[in-house]
Amino acid sequence: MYRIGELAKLCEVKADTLRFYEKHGLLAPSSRSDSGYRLYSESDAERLRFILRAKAVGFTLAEITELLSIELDKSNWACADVKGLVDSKLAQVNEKISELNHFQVSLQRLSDACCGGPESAEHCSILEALESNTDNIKCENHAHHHDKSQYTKNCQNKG
Amino acid sequence: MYRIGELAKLCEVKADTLRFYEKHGLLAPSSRSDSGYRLYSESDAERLRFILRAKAVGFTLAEITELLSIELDKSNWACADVKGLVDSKLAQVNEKISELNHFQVSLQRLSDACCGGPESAEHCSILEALESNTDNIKCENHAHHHDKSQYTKNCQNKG
DNA sequence: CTTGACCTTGGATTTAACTCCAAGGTTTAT
DNA sequence: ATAAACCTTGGAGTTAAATCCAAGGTCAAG
Repeated sequence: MYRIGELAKLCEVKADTLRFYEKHGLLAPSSRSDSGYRLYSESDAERLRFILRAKAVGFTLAEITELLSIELDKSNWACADVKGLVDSKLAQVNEKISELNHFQVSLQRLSDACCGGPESAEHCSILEALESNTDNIKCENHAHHHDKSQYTKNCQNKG
Repeated sequence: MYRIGELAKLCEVKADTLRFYEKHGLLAPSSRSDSGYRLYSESDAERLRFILRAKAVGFTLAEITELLSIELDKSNWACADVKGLVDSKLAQVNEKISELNHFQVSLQRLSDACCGGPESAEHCSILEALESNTDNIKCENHAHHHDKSQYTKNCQNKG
């Protein structure tokens, strides 16, 4: 049997996290010592590892709660149910990735348009893009600068 | 001049959001009516659009606050400063994408290993993977099932 | 017998960006 | 003049997953 700090160290989480999981019904110690200390069995530890593996593939604690309830009553669930949870998570993840890819492309375009040099930001392409429109970015042309080529090598503009 | 509801509708945000932005120093109306109504100028509207564009490329409100302070004092900032913000955001976004790609791959592997059929989850590959280890997933072999091929077509296992 | 490490509980705080609410004042249209 | 639609303020609630705190009990070592 592990005390809370032992299990925490073993699984690289904080004791507070284990208490949090208990409060939220994910993992309760199977017993208590005479003085009230939580005592976790090896099977409690397995359950914790299940939780952590599910977290590691992106499930929220609410979703893990569902998975755990299936896990404890497997015979009354079908593969379709389990796969459904995974596929639904997969869809969420793909959607989030897609949003972030959108950000990524936009930010990269902004970054590429800016010389990133010591010039005043008065004509900064990034600020100008945010002032008017994120699409259709114009590259900088620091006319007062003596070495124009130095800081504009990233820009994809034509003309 | 726009009243709060007008500007909100114009920019497709809620009036509450505008009050929230004001409370957090992002956007204050340039005046008030005699009765205390907020009155936003065209330039306030432009500032709001700046905020919304920055949000659309992934910046947080805290980061947008920084961008706005640069925007209002451009000549005392360099392109390098602005590009620095963008590149730092880019790095964060890339990191998050990378984490989500990790989730994506793991979930896809789990999904592929599971037949997703009406069979009992007692031998579900997904649950088994979460019980032991996310890597090295074993596909299902529902020995009691009469049509083995029907639900195992997704599995990549060898042997 | 006391120090230090560990444990208990309940509850508060954190982060981000809103969103909602109540109680009341203003404007506009009929 | 009255109802509908709009506005004001201050403050509370939401979500997720912890994380931290205070006040106090327990246990092993020296």
